[in-house]
Amino acid sequence: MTTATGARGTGQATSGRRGAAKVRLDRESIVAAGLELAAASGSATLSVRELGARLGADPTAIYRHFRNKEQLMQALLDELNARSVATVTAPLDDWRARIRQLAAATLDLFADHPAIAVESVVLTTHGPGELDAIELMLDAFARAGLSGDALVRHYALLAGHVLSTAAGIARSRSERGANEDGTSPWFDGPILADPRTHPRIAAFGTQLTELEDRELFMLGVDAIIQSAERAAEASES
Amino acid sequence: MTTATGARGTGQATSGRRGAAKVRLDRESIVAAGLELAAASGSATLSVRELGARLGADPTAIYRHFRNKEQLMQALLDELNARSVATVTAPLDDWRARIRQLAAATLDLFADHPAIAVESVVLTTHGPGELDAIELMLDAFARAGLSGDALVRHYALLAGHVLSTAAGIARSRSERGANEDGTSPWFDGPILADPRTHPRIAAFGTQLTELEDRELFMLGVDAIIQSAERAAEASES
DNA sequence: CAGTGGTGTCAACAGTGTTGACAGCAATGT
DNA sequence: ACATTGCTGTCAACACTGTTGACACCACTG
Repeated sequence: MTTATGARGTGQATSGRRGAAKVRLDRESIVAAGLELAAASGSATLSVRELGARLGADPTAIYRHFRNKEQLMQALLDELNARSVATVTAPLDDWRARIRQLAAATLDLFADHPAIAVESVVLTTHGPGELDAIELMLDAFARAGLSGDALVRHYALLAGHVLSTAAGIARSRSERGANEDGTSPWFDGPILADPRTHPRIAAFGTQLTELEDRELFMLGVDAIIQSAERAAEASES
Repeated sequence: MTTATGARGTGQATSGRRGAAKVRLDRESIVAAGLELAAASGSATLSVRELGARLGADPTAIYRHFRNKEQLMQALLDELNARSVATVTAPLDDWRARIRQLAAATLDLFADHPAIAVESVVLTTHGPGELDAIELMLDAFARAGLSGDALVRHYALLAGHVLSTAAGIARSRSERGANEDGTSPWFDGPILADPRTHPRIAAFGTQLTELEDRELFMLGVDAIIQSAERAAEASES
């Protein structure tokens, strides 16, 4: 196993004069490497040592640029948020399309970077990417005709659903793997239950296993959009 | 630190003849101890060594009764599901109340056992508790007048929301702590943004910080209930 | 040219889940 | 009643995790 030493005798790229060739790091390059690593190895966890090896530097050097692993994960997650916002192309007026685009992009990016997505359940990044995402959603619901409590509540509902559901899908796909066509089931195994005690499960069991996670995810988004529409109608009158 | 040794010289309860006093374990007692431990120390993680110490036995003895830690967590989570279902008292006809009771009980139990709740995002327990919970939800939506695809989809939406949102609340409360009255904010800090670039955040920032997690959780449940009502009306005509 | 702050390296610590060898107890078969 | 078999707790150890403190080097400042 040549696991940890790795960088030692390489002299890799940066003109190693007498063997060591210390690579120079900064937050940007670390974040970039973290995103690549999370995308490359579909693992649901990302270790500091792995990241150090990919950077060609000692793992602990990362702690010169991030206080914690948690802060590092925040930066990675915020970059994912920023990229999600960047994919939204629909005009400001079409608030429904903007919300759907943002949600879909978040799911795709999370599914491609499961190790980062997992952190999103609890983490608030406090970075610029998150701010842009919040602004986008608030603006969308404002253009939908909402205001005050109804607006912030619909935003919170949407944000919660998108982040936690996308994170869950990313995690379960990285452990169970997805189908070759990119789809993946929402339930993992067949559900076996005695029809005497669980008649409903017996009746609907097969339909449950046919549910597809992405479809269900977007269905939830649409449900929130429809709720916003109704709230807007109610406040208009 | 008398951390790991612990059980060594105790002679604790079971009439330790000459010092060792091997405690006899089974799945039931391990699950019971796991639930107590998760409730006692509000930590978001539960280690095998901690659990072994609480049982007064060697940590690795647990592996005689559960193949993995994952299987152990499944059993713990399934017990939580069973207890949630057991708290539902509303009559079968009042499907709305039954759904709300189940959701509220799940949130409370998850918040009290954060180390177990965290696992629920991905885990499907395949235990009797989970089956009962699924049966309850399917039955509720059937009595709401739904059938076929609409029924299973509303079930999936509800289950996803309840599990992932309750898990997220449990985790964030265990890290940031809740208020003394049991409530806790949905957003953690104040949101600072430049009004030029993020006008909506500047306008609604304070309202966002006033959102309460439990209220928002139940609001999501109600949104799904309302969606079910509308779907039922549409299919009736 | 001296000095100072920042940065990478290395060894080490305290944890984590998990496994294999060993020992003892309980129930089995005859 | 005895021998055997299998289950179960114990112990040491492995591979892995995040993180810290001492050290050395390098680039910049005065």
